[in-house]
Parts: sequence; structure tokens; C-alpha cells
Amino acid sequence: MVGRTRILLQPGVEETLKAVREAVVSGNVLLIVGGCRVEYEGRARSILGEGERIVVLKPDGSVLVHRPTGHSPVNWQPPRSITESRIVDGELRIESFRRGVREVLRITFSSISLVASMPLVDRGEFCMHASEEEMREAVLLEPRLIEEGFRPIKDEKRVESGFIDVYGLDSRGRLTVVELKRKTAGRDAVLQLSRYVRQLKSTSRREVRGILAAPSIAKGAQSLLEALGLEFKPLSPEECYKVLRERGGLRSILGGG
Amino acid sequence: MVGRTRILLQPGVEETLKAVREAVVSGNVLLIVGGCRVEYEGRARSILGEGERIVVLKPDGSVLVHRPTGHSPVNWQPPRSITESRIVDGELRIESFRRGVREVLRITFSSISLVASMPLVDRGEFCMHASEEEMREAVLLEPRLIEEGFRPIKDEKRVESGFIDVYGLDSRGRLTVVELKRKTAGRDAVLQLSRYVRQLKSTSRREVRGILAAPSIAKGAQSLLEALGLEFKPLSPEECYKVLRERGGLRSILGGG
DNA sequence: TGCTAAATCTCGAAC
DNA sequence: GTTCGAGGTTTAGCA
Repeated sequence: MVGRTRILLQPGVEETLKAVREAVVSGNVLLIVGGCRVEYEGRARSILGEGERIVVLKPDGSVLVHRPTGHSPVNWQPPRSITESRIVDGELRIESFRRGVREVLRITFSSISLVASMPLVDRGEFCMHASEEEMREAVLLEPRLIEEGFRPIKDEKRVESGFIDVYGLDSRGRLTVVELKRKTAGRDAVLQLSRYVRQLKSTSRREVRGILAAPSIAKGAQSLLEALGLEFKPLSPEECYKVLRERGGLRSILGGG
Repeated sequence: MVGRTRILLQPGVEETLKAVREAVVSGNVLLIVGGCRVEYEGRARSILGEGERIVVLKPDGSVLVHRPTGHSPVNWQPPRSITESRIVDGELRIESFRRGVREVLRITFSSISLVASMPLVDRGEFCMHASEEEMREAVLLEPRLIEEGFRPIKDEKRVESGFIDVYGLDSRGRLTVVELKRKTAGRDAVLQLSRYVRQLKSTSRREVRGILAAPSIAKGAQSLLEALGLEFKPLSPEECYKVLRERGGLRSILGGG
């Protein structure tokens, strides 16, 4: 269900209506720039007089109305809202209804200068604070993030099933494998750690510990972890970011001065 | 300092750079749709991988980066930020710096599918909750909003210098003039009320009270009000909206059901 | 300019 | 689904 790109300059009302409906059905992002009035009613109520704005309809149902100034949209509707469009008295009217709650946004266009309907693809990962690789750097820089007395070995450790995030020796000389996760760790993370521990055990007579370091652990994964004799250490990207910033371990984009 | 509308489809990097700079200088709103990576560093730090997004540069210095989903921008910069754009390794890079604080947003485009630079004019009034006319309706519906025992007269009252918002009799039978304002009332509002009171006094032997009803009153206007023997009553569009909603005095856009 | 309180806050996670 | 807490919260009103 991917739509095609359509750019319309100063389009007529009928033409725009068609583009709007096509965008909504096909999952395109739709931009409309033009003169409009906006009414909102729900948790509160507002009326916005005539003026030129940017309107964005996203394929997840969210709607944004942006004036030429200000960070925040003057009016909006959250994701999962339902869009209806029609022509009223020769003007294009777009209404967006929230699901479950009685809340309406109504945009009525008096003029339309630009319509752009585009099938945007965005699979980029968004990392706040620190990426998994940077969490690794933070742990190498400050091993106490895992536990007191932990001495990591800097080299990357390759085992059969992949690369171990961090490994080293604990305060009592036991081999220790650390699996890092940016988000709540699930069963898959526990099983992955378990594989690494098993493979290390098979190549060494030492005792081997497995530590799962993540912001939190899923409920089901907790019992699995315990059953496998592994451990959990709370560790968040925020903490790692602080360490990297304080210890200068970041590739900063902020200029000096 | 008004720019001209420019729409570019699949433009080259140099062409886009020129349009960006032109938009920033001329005060145009600029839309860029394309593939990009985004880095942010300041109060926190974030990295967003490659993907197609909508970027908005507003003439007040605010910057928005919107993914195809979600209400909120994935990255942004508030008004009064400063935009710099240049070409790095053949790619367009836009950086936005906050004033005063060390905070940077960096957008690097790998592809550009649409650029729109437009001088948007938006002088529309934004009324949250209730307009001045609706505040009037609320007071007529619920006179206690002004004071206990106030009995408004529904007819519009014309005097020399204009229309009185609300007038009527107080609990002791005194003629009472009410001047309504949606926002903090200034000297002009006090003087306007004063004129109405003076004109009513000149045509009647009754005592005449003047009440300025607004969310708040400016400091300078307060002393003027007292000097003229007028009164202030706190009254906000929010309160009026509640009354109108409870008493059914609204032209709702919410469908029944 | 700096602080405080409200917001159609949004958003994610836990219950 | 509902509630609760955090956020690069933002925003508006004042000192």
C-alpha cells in the first residue's frame, strides 16, 4: 500500500481533495500549504482565524497545523486519529477525529498554494543519550558501571554465535561476560547471554559469570535469567552518556568555546 | 523583507543550499523533504540514522524534523535559534544553534526530493476556550461571573463611543457597565470603560458603576482604574468556556452521539 | 532575564 | 485500557 509522489502547485479544490484522500488511503505523508481557518473542540476548544499555514497529515493519523512562527503546532491531532475530507461551500475541509475520545479538529482552506503527497520511508534508528556501542565504551572507561572490581579486557571477543559486548574478570578472578541492551531486555537477550556463557565454559575450566546490563528486564525474562544462573545489572544509556561526557569519551558536535 | 515563493523538485545540493540561505535571509518558511541523518547535542544528545523526513525552518529561527509517524518532532530547535547551512562532502548540512545555551542540531541530507520556500502571512487571531463575544454570552447566561446579584440587560447598549459589552443593574439597583477583555487589560481598556461610564452618567441621574472584567490587569492600568473610581473583576476565557459548555451556550463542532 | 505553574502537554512503561 | 512519571518537555504569566 505505497502511494506515489504528487506535487501540486496552486491546485484547485477538487484536485486537492482527490490528493488528500489518495494520501490517506495509500499511507503517504501529505503536506498542504495554504490559507485556512481552524477549529478545535475536545478537552478544550479553540478557534484560529484566517491565515497561511502548513498542514501535515501523517499516515499514522496524526495531524499538525503549523503557523509560520513557534516551535509547537497551533493545533494538532495525535496518532490513530481518523481523517475525513470534503468540500463545503467551495472550500476544502479536513476534519480529524480522535478514536475513543470526542475530540475534533477542523481545517477549512480558503486557498491552497502547495500540496505534496509523498510515501516517506524512515527506518532510521533513534538513539537518545548513548548507542549500544557507546554504552560499551562507557563500561570500558568506567567498569564500576557493571560492578566494583570488574576488570574488562579491551579486545573484542568473538565466539561462535557472535561478538560478546564486554568480557573480563571480576574481583575474584572469575571470567565475566556482559551483554548490553539500550532498552528493556527480553528473553532473546537472556538466551543470547546464555549462549555466550555456555560457549566460554566449553573452552575454559574457569568459572564463568553472565551479566545482563540493561535499563530494565522484562518480567518473563527475569525468571529465565535466574533459572539459567545469570545476573542482571541495571544500566541505562543515560548513565553511560554521563560517564562518556565527564570522561571525554564522546565524539561531540558541539564546538569548543 | 519578503521573499518569493520557490518550489524545487529533486533539486541539486547547490541549488538547495541557495534556497535555504535565501529563505533564512528573506524570512520565508522553508520546507525540505528528503533523506537525512540528524545529530543533536545540548541538554541531552541524540543520533538519528538515515531516513526520509520533513524538515521545517521557520523565520523565527525554530527548526522541526518530523518523521512520517508521531505527533512530536523527533528533533527540533526552539525559536530564536540561528541557522547555518553549507555543503560537506557533497551533502547539504544544516546546523541550528540555540542562542545563549550550547545546543546544536545538525541535519545532513543524503537526498532531497522537495524544497519549498514560501513567505507565509498569518495574522489570524487564536482564541482558546472562548472569544470575547462568547465571554459576553457566558456573562449573560451566568451573571454571577461578574458578581452576586448582578442582573444584566440583554439588549446591546449603544453609546456615543461604541457598543457596551454588558450592562445591567447590580444588587442595589445601580447601573453597572462591564467591559470584557480576553487578555490582560491595559490602560486603553480602562479608558474605554471610563468613557462608557461617563456617557451613561450624562444621560441618567442614577449612580453608575464600571467593571473591567479580564484575566488580569496591567500594573499601570490598575492605578488608573482606581483613580477613575472603576472596579476590576478577574474573569478568564476558561471560566466562560466552562459555563458555556455546562449551560449549552456553545456552537459546537462536535457531532452528537 | 529567570522562575513558576499549567498544558488539547506527549510518550513510554507498568499495572 | 488506565494510570503514572519523565521530558532536550513547551508555554505563558510575572517578579
